[in-house]
This record gives sequence, C-alpha cells and structure tokens, in this order.
Amino acid sequence: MMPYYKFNLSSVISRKPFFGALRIRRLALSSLAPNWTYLTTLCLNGPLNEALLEMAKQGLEMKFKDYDTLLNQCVKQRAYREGQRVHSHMIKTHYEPPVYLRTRLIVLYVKCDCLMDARYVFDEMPERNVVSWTAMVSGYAQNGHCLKALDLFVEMLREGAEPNEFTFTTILRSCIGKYGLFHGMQIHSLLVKYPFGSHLFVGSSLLDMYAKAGRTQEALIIFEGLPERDVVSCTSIISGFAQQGLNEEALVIFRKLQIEGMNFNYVTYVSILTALSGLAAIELGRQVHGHVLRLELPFFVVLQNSLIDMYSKCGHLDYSRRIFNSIPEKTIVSWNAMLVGYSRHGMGKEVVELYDLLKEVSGVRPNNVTVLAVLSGCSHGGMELKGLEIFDEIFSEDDGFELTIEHYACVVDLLGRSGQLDRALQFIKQMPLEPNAAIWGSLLGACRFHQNASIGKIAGNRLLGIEPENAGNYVVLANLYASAGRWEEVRSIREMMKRKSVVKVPGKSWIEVDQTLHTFLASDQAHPRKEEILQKVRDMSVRIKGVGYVPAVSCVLHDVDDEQKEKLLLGHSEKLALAFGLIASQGKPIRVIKNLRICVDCHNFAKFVSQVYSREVTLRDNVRFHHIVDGECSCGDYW
DNA sequence: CGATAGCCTT
Repeated sequence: MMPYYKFNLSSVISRKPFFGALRIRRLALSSLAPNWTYLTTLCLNGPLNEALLEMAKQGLEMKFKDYDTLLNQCVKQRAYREGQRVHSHMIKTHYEPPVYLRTRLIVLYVKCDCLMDARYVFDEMPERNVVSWTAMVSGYAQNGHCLKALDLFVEMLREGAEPNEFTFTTILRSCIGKYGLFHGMQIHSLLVKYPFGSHLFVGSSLLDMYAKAGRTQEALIIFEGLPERDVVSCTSIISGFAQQGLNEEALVIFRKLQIEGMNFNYVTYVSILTALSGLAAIELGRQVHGHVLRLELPFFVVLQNSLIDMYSKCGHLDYSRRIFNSIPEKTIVSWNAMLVGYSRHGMGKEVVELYDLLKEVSGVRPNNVTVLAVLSGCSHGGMELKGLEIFDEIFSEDDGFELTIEHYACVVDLLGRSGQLDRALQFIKQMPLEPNAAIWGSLLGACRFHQNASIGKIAGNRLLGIEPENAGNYVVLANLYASAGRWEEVRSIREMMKRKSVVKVPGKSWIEVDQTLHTFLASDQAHPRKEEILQKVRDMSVRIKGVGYVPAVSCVLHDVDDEQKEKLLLGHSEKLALAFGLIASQGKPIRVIKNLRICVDCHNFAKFVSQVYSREVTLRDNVRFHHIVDGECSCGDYW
C-alpha cells in the first residue's frame, strides 16, 4: 500500500481537484483510517464531507489537533453546517475544548454571519482571554452591530481583561454613527495607558475614525505622527478627505504620497476616483483609469464600479456603459451605478430598459438603492407615470425593500412633476414617515414650476419651519410668489430672511481646462484673468439680450434696485465659469460644475448662450446634469 | 504554541 505522502499532495488538497483527485482522497481515507490526523490533513482546502462522514460513522475519538485542522478548514471555507457538526461532535463525545478551540468556533460562526451561535460559544466559555474577547467584539464590528461591540468592549474592561492592539483596531472600527466620535475619543484617551499608542494599525483605525466623523484635521495629525506609513493608512486618509467632500485636499495628499513613492492598491484608486468624480475632473480621472490598466491590477468589481460612477459624474455615460458591459460578474452596485448614471443625465427610457434587463436576465437581486435610482430616473427623465407605476408595483409586491424617506420624496417628485399637486399633498399627509425638508422642498419645486401659489405656500411654510437656516428655500418660495405677482409676500420672505440671520452656503462653480480646475465663487475677484472674464460675462449678457434674454431679477432677494440685482446676477459663479469656458476652450463643449442647485437665471442664461454662441453646454449641479444644446435643456426646465 | 486587527463603489 502506498503511503499517503507519495501522492501529489497539492492536487489532493486543491479546492477543485483534478480528475482522479477525489479517488485518491477516498483511497487515502480507506487505507489510513482510523488515523484522524492524516485524514483531516488530507481535507486541507478540499471537501470536508468525507472526513466528517467518517467521523460520524466511526465515532472515533478526536484529539485537539484533529479538531484544530477541521475547524481551520471550516473557517477557510465558511462552512457553517460542517462547523456545526464538528462542534456537536465535541459535545457528544464530552470533549472539553480549550480556550483556543472555543475561540476558533467563535471565529467560525462570526465568519458565517451567525452571531447568535458565536455568542453562545462565548457565553459558555469557562475562561476567556484577550483573543476570545477580541474575536467576539470583532464579530459584532464586522456585522455592523457597533453598539453591541462597544458594550462588549466595556464589559471586557470591567472584567479586568487587558485589551491589546488587535482589540483597539477592532473597536475603533465600531466608533461610527451618531455617538461614534464621542466613544472614539474616549478610547483614544484610554490608549495613552498602553504601550502601543503609535501602533500602525491602531493609528490607522484612529485616523479613519476621526476622518469619518468629519474631523479631518485631527486625522491628518495622527497620520503625520504614524510610526510608518503603508498603503492602508494612506488610503484611509485619502478616502477620509474624499468622503467629507474635501476632494481637492484628497487629491493633494494623493499626489504627495505618489511622489514619495507609495505603492497604492485598488482601494486607493477607488478612493481617489471618488474625489475626482466629485470634482468632475475628467482628464485626471482618465489618467487614473489608464494607470489602473497599466498596473494590470487584477479585476476588482469595486474599482470598475467607481469607474462607472466617475465617468457618469464627468458626463461621459458612454464610457460608463462600456465599462459596465465589460464586467463579467456585475454586482448590484454595478447595476445601481449605471442606473444612477442614466438617472442623473435625465435618461428615463434607458433607466427603465436597464431595470427590466436587471430583473429579467441578470440574476442579481435589486435592493432599495436600485428602487431609488429607478424612481428618480423616471422623474428626471420625464417618465412620471411609469415611475408611479413602478412604485405601486414595488409597494404591492413587498419584496422586502426598506422604503426610506428618499423613496417617498421620489414619489412626491413624480406626482409633482406630473402636475398632480393635490395628490402629492395627500400622499405626504398619508405616508407612514414624518415628512422632512426633501419632501416639502420637492413639493415646493413642483408648485414653482406649475405656478401653484396656494399649495406652494403650505409646502414653503413647512419647509421654512424645518430648515429655517437654508437660504435656498427662501429663494424658491420668493420666486414662486414673485411669478404669481404676490409682492407683499415676497417682501415678507425677505424680512424673514433678515430676521433669522440665514446662512448662505457659498455658491461655487468650476471648470476643467487643460487638466486644471478653475474654481469661481460669486462675484469672484481671485482668478488671474478676472477682468477679462467679467468683461466677457457683460458682453455675453448684451448679446443674448438681443435675442430675448431677460434677467430674472426675482432670483435676487437683496433689497436693492433692479440694476444692482442684474449686476449681482451677472456675478453668479456659474456664469463666470461659463464665460471662462468660452474664452479658454475653443469650440469644444463647455462643462461647468456647481456645488448647489443651479439658479433659474443662470439656467436661462446658459440656454441663450448655447444658442447664440453655438456651443454645447453641460452643467452639473448637485443633483443632475443639464445638457444644453441650441437653447434646449435635457431637464425640460424642470429641476 | 495557536485563535483576534486597519482602507473601498451605487
């Protein structure tokens, strides 16, 4: 009989054994039983069933090493049922596993998302060490149960167990959400008592915690103070800034680290793509894309998904679709990214087509983000009735989607756009969630478009009650009153604004020319070519007035005369960026990005400019794209 | 002895 080690072991242990490997394993099983150590070793990376079956059949006595090998395999393969069989074998044979094996069981159950089982093993432990505590805390952290993780961590300290660097990295991950920073800072101060205060992993978790809580400066200080830097800590700081919308800062850090020679991984590229998407920096985005291809990074769906989103946010949906089509194993995020892309470009037909394709052929389950994308796609794409139909379908099917306030806001939008303002108001009154600013804002926008001042007044007052500090709301409501000729109410809005000391988020627009971003604020004086640009805006205004442009002075709520109002309107950041685009890029389409919703006057201005200057203009505001060609906008003047 | 850890897309 040939001893087992004469076989080609690597083929025996391979996950998908070549022809005959199974037979060899069977041979080994029959010839070498009942030596469990051999048998379990042969199961390395292979099917567990045979060894487990033998185990159950023969009721052999198992030793520590056998359980260890088997559980190790179960963990690697995330084999819940097989793990349970090993576990129950221990119980049946009255085997008292040591702390080590019990911890392995916890890890196994955690990996299989069976936290109840893990907790049961944990609770039954006669003694625990730091590893078992950390494994259990990590279980809660991995599954998003932040508060449970924190509770257990506190319990651990109370029991006198000493946390180690693993425990701290794990628990800091759970310090997110509403109270995350509060707990995270306490843990930060607790860390001082331990010798690994400047540990690389602990430091990365710490800076990530601060960055996610919006404390980017603290995060940066910790990053600078790390004992060394690696790709994860670098990605953490870059994505931290990007997630806070500090895209330019993220880009600066990325470049600095790149020059220092840091070797990035695919996660880093995902993070920098997020920043470039926010900036709509298409040329830089293309560079990153090319770089990723040259690096021959293995195929990462997450990276492909962020490329879809980057091209879509930069206005190149054709590239997005090409990448989408090239992904062999699309996840729901890939589908959603593509759907959201069509939605923000106002392409309702494509949204519905892709949604049908998703349901019919993909085999991927839609989630609530999908629903949101489809509903908003229908409203942005002029398919209000289709959108309402899909909502009814989903609502009646009850597919287990968690309908959030955003979903209801979409429905209000659909009803509002289709002119059913009374129904929209009824819908808001009947919905099971408390209406928020987005809901009332959506209704108010619909009232402005359909010139319904009475329902608009209801929506506006509710909105101002919820968000008294948001200047944009006052502007929309005043616009509505102004267009209805209700000047008394316009004046009262203006006074209300003064009284409540409303803060304006500064409007900001930018444009990418020759791989450089040129940023403009309202009435900007900072750009080196400011004189030229302001003169250009004035020229443009004169030229388009000749074909019917009338400045929408009701957009200005300052208490000044109309001449002043017109001057203020001409200083809007999107007009400056548009003018700069006309000067700096000959003949090419102009792509302007704005951080807020585009104002009525600027939208109208851009339409006239596209016509008079025969230039395609693309405006991206914080919600959607406006593709303006020859005086017509893809949004149909509803946004 | 071993078992426990940080970054990411819609």
